[in-house]
Amino acid sequence: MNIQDKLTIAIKEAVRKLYQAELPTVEFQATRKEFVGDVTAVIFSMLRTIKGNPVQIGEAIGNYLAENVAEVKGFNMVKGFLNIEISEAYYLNLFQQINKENKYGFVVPSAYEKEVMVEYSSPNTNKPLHLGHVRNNLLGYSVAEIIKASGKKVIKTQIINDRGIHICKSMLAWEKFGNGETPESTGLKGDKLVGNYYVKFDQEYKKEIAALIAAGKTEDEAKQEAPLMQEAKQMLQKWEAGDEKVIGLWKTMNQWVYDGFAVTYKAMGVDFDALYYESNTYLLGKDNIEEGLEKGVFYKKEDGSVWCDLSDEGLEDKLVLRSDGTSVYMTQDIGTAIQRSKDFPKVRAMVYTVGNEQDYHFKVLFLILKKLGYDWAENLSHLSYGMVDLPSGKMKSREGTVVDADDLMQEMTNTARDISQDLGKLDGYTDVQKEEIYNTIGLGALKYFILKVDPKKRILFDPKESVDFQGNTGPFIQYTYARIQAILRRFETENANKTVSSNAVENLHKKEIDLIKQIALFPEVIQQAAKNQSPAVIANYTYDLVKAYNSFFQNVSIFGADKENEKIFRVQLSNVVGRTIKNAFGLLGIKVPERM
RNA sequence: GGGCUCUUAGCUCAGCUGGAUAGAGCACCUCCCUUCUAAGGAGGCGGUCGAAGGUUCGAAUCCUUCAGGGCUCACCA
Repeated sequence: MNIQDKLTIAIKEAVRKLYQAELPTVEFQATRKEFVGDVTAVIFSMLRTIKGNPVQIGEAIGNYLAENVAEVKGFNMVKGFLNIEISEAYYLNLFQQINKENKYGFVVPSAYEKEVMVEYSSPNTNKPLHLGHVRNNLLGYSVAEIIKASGKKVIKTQIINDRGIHICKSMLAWEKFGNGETPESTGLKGDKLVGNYYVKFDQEYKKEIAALIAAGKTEDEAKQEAPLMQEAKQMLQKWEAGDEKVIGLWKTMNQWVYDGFAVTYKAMGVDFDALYYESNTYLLGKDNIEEGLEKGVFYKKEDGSVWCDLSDEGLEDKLVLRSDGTSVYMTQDIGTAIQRSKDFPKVRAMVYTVGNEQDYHFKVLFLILKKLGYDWAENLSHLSYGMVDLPSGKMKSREGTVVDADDLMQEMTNTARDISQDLGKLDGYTDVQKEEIYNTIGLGALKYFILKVDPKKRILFDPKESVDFQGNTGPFIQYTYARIQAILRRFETENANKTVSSNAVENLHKKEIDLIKQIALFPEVIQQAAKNQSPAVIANYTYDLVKAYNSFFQNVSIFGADKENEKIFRVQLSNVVGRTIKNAFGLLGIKVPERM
């Protein structure tokens, strides 16, 4: 039991005995630096239950704690705040415990635990991944890892949008404007090659539109009637009819894209446990609509279209099936969610990592699934994130202002290399070792930069200046980790099994106790990050920890002349902090270097 | 127009279910490399928490209104 729970019980007990009242909860906070004490109980909040002078109440409770709780060394009252001092021995014990645990704070999922499905990435297969996908992937992967660490089994998934008019555009352009290029013949990554033809389609399409407008058509007419668009639509129909030639080309080009994506995912360090393809799921959902009609969740209009009545929720009714009987986006999503719950019967919660432009869509989707009566529908959540803006404005693939994911990662590695070489670090390592470290640093900078920000806020990403290696950045934390490893290489073997002698305990002072408290907080931080579905919680915690560690290490001498105990304590502290950094960064998908 | 969301230091961001004098980094100014690696540490400067009301012992945090930015309200995906 942690000290806070213990104090809660004791305080409730005290109030029962002293005031014959039952406190619902006790509020705690860390004691401010300028006061003596470790944890502070807020007496103000008890005044709703107990009437009286807060200072007198606090004194009475404080006395009770000092007499009845072994860990309580003393207390003081300031206004309505009861500052409680905890004994040094308690913290040293706690520290020794943490020191023994390799994955302190990680909860191992039990066999009975419900599983969580986390969906992220879900790209279209007609163009390469860009900066927006990077944020999606990093967030999704990290949240999946955090939920896993919080004690639930997680299945990472994505739905690959491998069919539709956009794919046909790339295919058509490849046929009409290409010369049978392949990734092998051009040396291009498959997704890049296919993406180039998507751009090519758009260019030619625009020319046709311009010509039609010049010939007197309106813009809407021109867009509809352009021969290329007509052809693309025909191609889509052939695809749906199972035309062998079209399907053959589709398979070939999609495979090129998958090969390209695999490279990008590997570089990003993300992975998946289960894949869904839209080409297999786009017809799902119709049966569920039928079911919903029977249950009275949906209703049919005269023209045959099917709708969901959401007026109870104050929303507009939502179309779930067109009058011609074909499905819409919503239909597919309903069907896919239900299919997943059947494929993975233990899954009782799903997280969808999708940009905030789809907030409304998911709100409605979740409502509909609840109305259909699925018990797991209560546990669906939309991990919604803001856009990534560039200084030049929005990213537009057609205007060539997108930041390509592969290029970006390469650029980050290059920057890391330049800075490292300027600083003259890493002399004496092989080129292969160096490149690996540059990659670790560059990617660490990128990932941390994106993940430290609250997901729902939009990010302004400046490719030139975003890579800071100082302050609240990935490399700064990595650097501290690398330094810790140097300490451990040098001192660990001789000190690993020693313990700080008990008479040194009373030398522990506020600063090192603060640091121990900070480390001890990690389990709570994981739980909170899982609850908020926000890697930013982990990132900012890690930064605070590193700052506290650095400050402590450079400025504090705990044991004075007692060099032996000093060394043991420092080595063990380094060990614990290093492990915490590594574990925390693991949750963010960031690698940590042994040296840099 | 309706709904959702964001606005905290010159810039980029923290700030947990309301708590004590609102915190970091960058930038600018001082100091500190014989202990692990200066990609570091110590300190200074910098704020009417978008505005105005309200709720209460107490508000950056909750409620209302307003201003500004973003997203969204398709028989598109």
